[in-house]
Formats: sequence, structure tokens, C-alpha cells
Amino acid sequence: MSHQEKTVVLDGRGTEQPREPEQRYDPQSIELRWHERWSQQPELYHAEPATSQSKKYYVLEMLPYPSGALHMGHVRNYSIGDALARFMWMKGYNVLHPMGWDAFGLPAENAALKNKTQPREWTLHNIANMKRQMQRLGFSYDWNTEVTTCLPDYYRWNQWFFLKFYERGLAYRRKSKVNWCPECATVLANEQVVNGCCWRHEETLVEQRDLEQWFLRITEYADELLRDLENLEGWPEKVRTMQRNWIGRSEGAQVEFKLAGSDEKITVFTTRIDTIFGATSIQLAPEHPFVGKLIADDPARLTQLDELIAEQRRARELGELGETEKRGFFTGAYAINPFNHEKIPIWVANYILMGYGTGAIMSVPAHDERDYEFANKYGIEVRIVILPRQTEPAAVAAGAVEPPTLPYTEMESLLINSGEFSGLGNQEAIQKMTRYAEEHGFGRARVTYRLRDWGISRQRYWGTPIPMLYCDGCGIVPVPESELPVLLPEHVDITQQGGSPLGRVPEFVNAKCPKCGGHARRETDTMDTFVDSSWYFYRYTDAKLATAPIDTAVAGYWFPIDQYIGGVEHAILHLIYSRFWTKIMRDMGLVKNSEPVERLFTQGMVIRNGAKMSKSKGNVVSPDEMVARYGADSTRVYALFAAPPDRDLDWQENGVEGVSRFLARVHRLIIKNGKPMASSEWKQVASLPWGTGSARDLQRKIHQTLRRITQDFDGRWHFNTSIAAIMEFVNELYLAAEGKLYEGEKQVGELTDLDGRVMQLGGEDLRQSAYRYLVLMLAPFAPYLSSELWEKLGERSQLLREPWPRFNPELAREEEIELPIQINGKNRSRITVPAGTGDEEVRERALADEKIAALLGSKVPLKVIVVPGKLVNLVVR
RNA sequence: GCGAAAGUGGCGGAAUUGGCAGACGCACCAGACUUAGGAUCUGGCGGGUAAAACCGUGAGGGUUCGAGUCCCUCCUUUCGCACCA
Repeated sequence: MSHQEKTVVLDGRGTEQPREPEQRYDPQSIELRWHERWSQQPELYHAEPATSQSKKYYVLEMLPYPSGALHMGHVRNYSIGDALARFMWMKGYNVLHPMGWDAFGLPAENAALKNKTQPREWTLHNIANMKRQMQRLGFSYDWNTEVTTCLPDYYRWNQWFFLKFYERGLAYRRKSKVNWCPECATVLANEQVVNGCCWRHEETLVEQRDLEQWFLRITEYADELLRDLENLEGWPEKVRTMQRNWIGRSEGAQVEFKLAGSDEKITVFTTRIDTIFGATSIQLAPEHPFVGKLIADDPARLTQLDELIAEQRRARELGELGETEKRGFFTGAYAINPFNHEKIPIWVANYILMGYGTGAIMSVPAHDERDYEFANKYGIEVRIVILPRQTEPAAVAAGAVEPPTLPYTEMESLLINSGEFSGLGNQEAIQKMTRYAEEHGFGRARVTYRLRDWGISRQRYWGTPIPMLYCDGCGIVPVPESELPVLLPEHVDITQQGGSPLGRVPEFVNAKCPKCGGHARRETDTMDTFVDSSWYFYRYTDAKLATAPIDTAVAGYWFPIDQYIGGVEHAILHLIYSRFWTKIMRDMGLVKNSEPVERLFTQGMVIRNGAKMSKSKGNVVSPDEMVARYGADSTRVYALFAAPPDRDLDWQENGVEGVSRFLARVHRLIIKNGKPMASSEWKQVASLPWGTGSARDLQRKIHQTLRRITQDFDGRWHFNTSIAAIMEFVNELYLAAEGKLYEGEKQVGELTDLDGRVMQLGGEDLRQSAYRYLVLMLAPFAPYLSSELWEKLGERSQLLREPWPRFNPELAREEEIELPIQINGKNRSRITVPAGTGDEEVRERALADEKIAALLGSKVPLKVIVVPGKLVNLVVR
């Protein structure tokens, strides 16, 4: 940085120009000065109260986990949100733009173990650091509404919600399978299971254990969660599809099959009851409770079962479930098909999932690829029961129809070999056969979901304590609302492994039963951190409210969130939980909206050298480093300029350098040429009738650039093209400033001032006006530099609230003139030509073109598009 | 396997409704000013040619006066789902 000491700078024409230190773009000094100033104006980004007459706009970025420092993905996320917030402010909206911390979670415990600190200290320290980074980056957050989920102020409302859910039967306790590491003697989250082993003990296989867990009944809302996806038109289709698949609704029927020679029944779920006459076996999942009973006295088969289960678990843990070869064995037992009373064998098969439907299916090899594969392998009968209507039944007999490739789902299909149902179409058959099953008491229509209830118990310390008590006499007793919050004790020993850390804190565990006054134990599990993030955005609307989680009127004003911005990795869990939570809040009467988020934007990842940034790859770029080297503005503008925000962004440092050069160019341009100008003037100058010369060109550029940015914000969010347009604009302003434009345009417009005097305005005035437009256009993207230059131009207003200028479509349009084309002496049509491109020549060429003349004979061209001096094409409508 | 998105210079990417392909930026080359340049300014920069012509948007077909854009058939990459009965 030795060049900083220079005070003399030479321009391209070799003339020496003394340069004041402030003439050089020094982002550090500019940004630190404004940072200081803004920190003394905490009200700067406050939203107006919910009683405001202004239209509201709630822009939200996903709150970060305070892991220690921001990464580039954060910077990109917040640069998008901040640009939008600033733009909406300038558009005159009442903007809510909050930020908070998703502060509970496992990493804090791990860090505490590693660094011998407390999770609380570690977390709060990280928050302080990341908040500093955000403020240095100049993001326009209203820190007055900051939410930190690990503080009692916040998590007490998690507990409050939990109690309400419990009252409503939406929270319940039951046994469930969990990942259990025998070495750690504790439960692991799915993410902590690596290749089927514990992440801490890489040799130790994780077991599935049954544990009492708290669940939230999200399945109760499965149907609505699915249905309302249709209305979320502001969401990416991709996310909606992912959620649809996650919920996984399927309509069908469940049918009971009697066990031959017994009164016991096996219930299967099928979406294709119409194929039931083609069922040639029953298949059970290996974990199906029935299996044990059927083969209890058969050691050989029990061994087979164990192998099957072990193999399946390995496959699941390796994520290769779909690739495993189908395998199974005959149990020796038979079931009776209630439709045709046929005796069919019961098998165990590894491709049947216990977690879906009933864990048992009727196998119809003729009409299901999986069943077909299995049946082929084990020699089970394949019986065709549905055909396309056109097919001759004789073709079946002749073996000309190959299962299971039949188009049997078509309405056109026809049942055969199906008793009284033969001859029906497939849809009709489903209805009639379901009704038949219901009437005969062995089945009914049923909807099944893939979605499971949400298990929220975590055997962890750093989370919200679940506000429940276990009384020796009364059983499960909720903590009374008046006793909230159940405080998370501090200085808990988390170094010891095994079970919930809170269980080792007697002062916490031992409590009085609020019902009988007797001894009770507290629940020692804490809540999943996804609980925290399921409703935090409501809390922002009144973050300090002490009497309730939210103020219904205030939340009613702000919700739904107009724009939510974050990574696609939260497409399922966080966003489904949030939608679920909102629906409960609505049912509780807390909010009116059924969906929390109107529009969702998922930004692309930040990568470097083609790979996701990670410490192990050594390709991490730290925001602090970027800010120190190039400043916040350059870092932010680059994050928006390098790629459209929905695509992955390859971080290239010399790209940042280029942006920095660009900002320096802007700075130099205005510092050198900008002069004070009355705001009543400059706002009108750009709209004056400038004729057709170079002033008109600059005027057009102003409006075109404005149009580009305005439309990018309103529509497709391609801020890279917005910024490119600003760069073009700056390039043109440089030409203008160097006197290459405006010859002979000294006085081309008139303006009447407040006293009625007529002012003559020239190219210089237009340039001064253009500088101000430039600063306005830059304001959403580079807050520091734009504020600095705004002031340097003598403007006193708060840039954040300066109205976003409207572009004039007329002035933005490329100028065109129309020329008539004569064909056979008659005016047949017109051609449109950009102004000033040799009109006569163009017309002659147009007339000389045989092709056009021929076409005009039969069709009428409405528009001919002309390149200067050269006819290219003809548009015929 | 199923579903979705995307393939354009050395690179990131423009081209919003079919109408001058490669805006803007990076990298690179040349020049100017310089004791100096990793500053600044000017010019160049898809292939091809002395200059044109001509050829160029993953491949091959098609529609159209005209296709990166629309249609068909492939190929590749990325993401999501992956035995959901």
C-alpha cells in the first residue's frame, strides 16, 4: 500500500494533477466514518409502528447459527436481503428488516468440550463477533428487534407453545427408535451417524434403541401442509416439489388378510386394490411384529431374518437402500385373500419398509416392477388381472403380454380374472372394490403419508428444557404456565458421556408436583433446535414483549413475510416446521395468516475453484479478510455481480478487485466533477426534452439504467445485470465528463424555478443530475460509498429514504423513426429505423430487396428491423 | 431408475416477448503517462481472412424471412427423490 503516500497523480494525457487525499477511493476511511455515524443513529433502520399508514414490507433472511464467524454464504444471503430492504425503503415502504441468532445447538457443546468453556459463553462470544461483522458490512438490520434463541426471553415461549400444544393434544410422548451409540451411551442425531458408525467412535456401530420421546403431531396437518403448497406461488417450484415428496401423500385402501388356520389378521396398504385378484403372495417387512410370531419355532428362518435385518440396516446407513438386491424368504404360513378366498404364501422381503403404510403388502407381480423382480427370483406366480382395453384376452393366454409393463393405470384399462369385478375399468374398480371391502368389514379407504410426527426430544444440554414433570403419583404433569420459564441451569458438567446432561443436576431434576405437591422429576431432555427457528420471525415483530410470544395485532400487520431469503438446504425441515407452527398459531387465534412466507427465494451456494468452501479443502475466503482488503461495498457488490443470485457463485478474488476498481471509478468521477445542485432542479433535468443529440443519449441511458434496476428488483432479481447496467452508465458518464459528448449542447432545456424565473439548462446540468441518479442507483448495493457521495454532492437528505426515481418508459426507449415502404406505387407498410442511421439509404435497400418485395405481394409486413446501413430482417404478422 | 434445472469465448456471465450473439466484468495483448506500476488512461480481444467472405451458443434433425431462444431425438453436468406398495 505504498502508493497511499502519493499526493500527485497523473492522468492519461500526461498532465499532473494534485490530488487531495480524499480524492482517492479509500474504502476503509469512508466506511469506518459512516459506520461510526450510523452506530450513533440506532433508529436509522427502525420500522414504523404497526399503526403506520405506509405499506409494509417484511424482508427476512434466514438467521444464522452463531458458529464463530460469518462465511461467504452468509454475506451473499444478506447482501441480497439488504439490497432489497434498502430498495423497498426507497420505494417508500415501511420495512421490517430484522436479524437474530439460532443460538441453541450441538456445536456449542462440542466447542465447550474442546475449549473448556461453557456453551453459553462460547455462543454469546460468537454472536458478538458475528454482529460486529454484520455491522461492519453495513447491513440495515434493526438491532432493536434482535432475537437470540438461547436466552430465556425467547425460549420461555418455546416452552409456552409446548404447553399449549400439549393441551391441544399436539404434543405427546411415546416410545420411538433412536440412534444410540453404546460407546457414548447417548442418542445421536442422524447427522452424527457416519457410515453407520458413531462420529466419535468410528469403529462402533450405531444401534437402534427404543426410547420415550416427545413428539409434535405434524401429521395432523399433513393434508393442509400439502394442499396449501398449491397457493405458494411465490415459492420456487423445486421447494414445493421437495415438500410434496416429503409429505408423500398416497390414497389407497387397507385390506385385512386372515392368517390361514387362525383368527389373526395381517393388514396391508395398497393404492391399487383393483389388482388384488393378482395378489399371489403377502410380503412383510423384516421388522414386522408378525414375522417373529410366524417363525418363532424355526431357528433356521430366525437366522435368515437376522441376516436380512442386519443387511438392511447396513444398506440404510450407507444410503444404498435402493440398490440392495431384493431378498426374502417364505415364512411357511399362508394368508387368505378376502376377495377370492385364495390361500397365498406369506413371505418376508427386504424391500418392504416398516415405516410406510402398514409394513405389509399384497404382492402383485404382474403389475408392479418390484414385486415382479421378487417373484421372478423366487418363482412366485405372476397373474395378469388388468389389460389395456384394446388387448385381446387371448393374447394373454398366448403369453404375448409381458408383465409388468402394461399401461394398467390408464382409465382405458380393463379388469380380467377378477371375479365379479372383471370387465370394469381400473378407476371404477378401485371404488367398487374399496366399497366391497368396507361392506364386508375387512378393509377401508385410507390415506397414508410419508411424513412422520416430529420427534423433538434431544438428550442434550444446550437447548430449551421441555417443561414437563413426572410425578410419582400423578404421572406426566405439565409445568404451570406461571412457572415459566424453566431455566436452563448454567455450569452444567457436559464432559461426562451418557444420557441427558440435565439429568445429572439434582437441583434441576428434583421438583414439586404442581398437582399433588409430592416429589416429581423434571424432564431432562431438551428441544430440537428446529423448534427455535419455527417461529422466530414472529418474535421480531415485538421482540421485547414480556406477556406473550407475540402481539397479535402487530404480527397481523407484518405477516405474512413478504420475502424470505436463504439457502435451499432448508427447503424441507425448517420450512415445513415453520409452516406447521404457523397453522397451529392460527388455530390458537394468535395469527390470521395460514402461511408464514409469501415469497421465498433460495440463493445458490458460494463455491471456490469449483468446490464448496470448506476448511478441509482449504478454499475458504473470510469476509473479514475481504472487508479489510477491499471494503464492505466491494465485497457486497461482488457477491451480487458475479452471478445471478439463484445460481452458484464461484468466488474469484480478482473479480472483487474489478468491482473495487469500478467503485473507485465512481468515486473519482463524482469527487472530481460533482457540484452542488438544487434538488428541485436535478430531479427534473433528466426528464427535459433534450432533442436527439448526445444529451438525449445520456438522458436515455439514465432511464434505461433505472429501468433495468427497477425491473430486476421487481421481477427476476438478476442483480448482476443491474450492476452491469450501472457500470455501463458510469462508462458513458466518463465519456461525457471528458468532453466527448455535448458539443454544441450548451443550452437545450428550460426549467421554471420556484420564483417563476426561467432557467436555461445545458449539458453540464444534465451531467450533474446524472451523478445524483448514479448515486441513487448504487444506494441499495453499496451503502457506504453512496452515502459518502450523496453528501459530497451537497445532498442533505437521508439517502435511505430518498425516493427511488421512477423511470420514464418513453425516455428509456431507443429512438426509432418510421419510413413508409412503397410497393407498386402504393404505401403498403412502414419500416422502423433507429434515428440517425442514413434513412434514405435504408429505404433504398429495403425496396431493392427482392425477397421482401416478393413477400409483400402476399403478406403484409408490419415492421422491418434495420441495422445501421444494413437490412436484416422482416417481421410478418 | 424417476423428477427438475442447466450446457454460450480462456473464465464469471449478458442477450426479459424468436430479431445486430458474446453486454458488463475478470484474465490476456498493445500503447500512453511514468524512476517505477499490482495505479490510471486509450485501444484490442469467439474462430477465420491481408481485408472481406464465411463459420460459430453440447450433438443431430425440424419449424420460420430469421432460432442461443420454439418443436423432436440424443449426449453431458448439477441438484432433488430414490424400493413409499
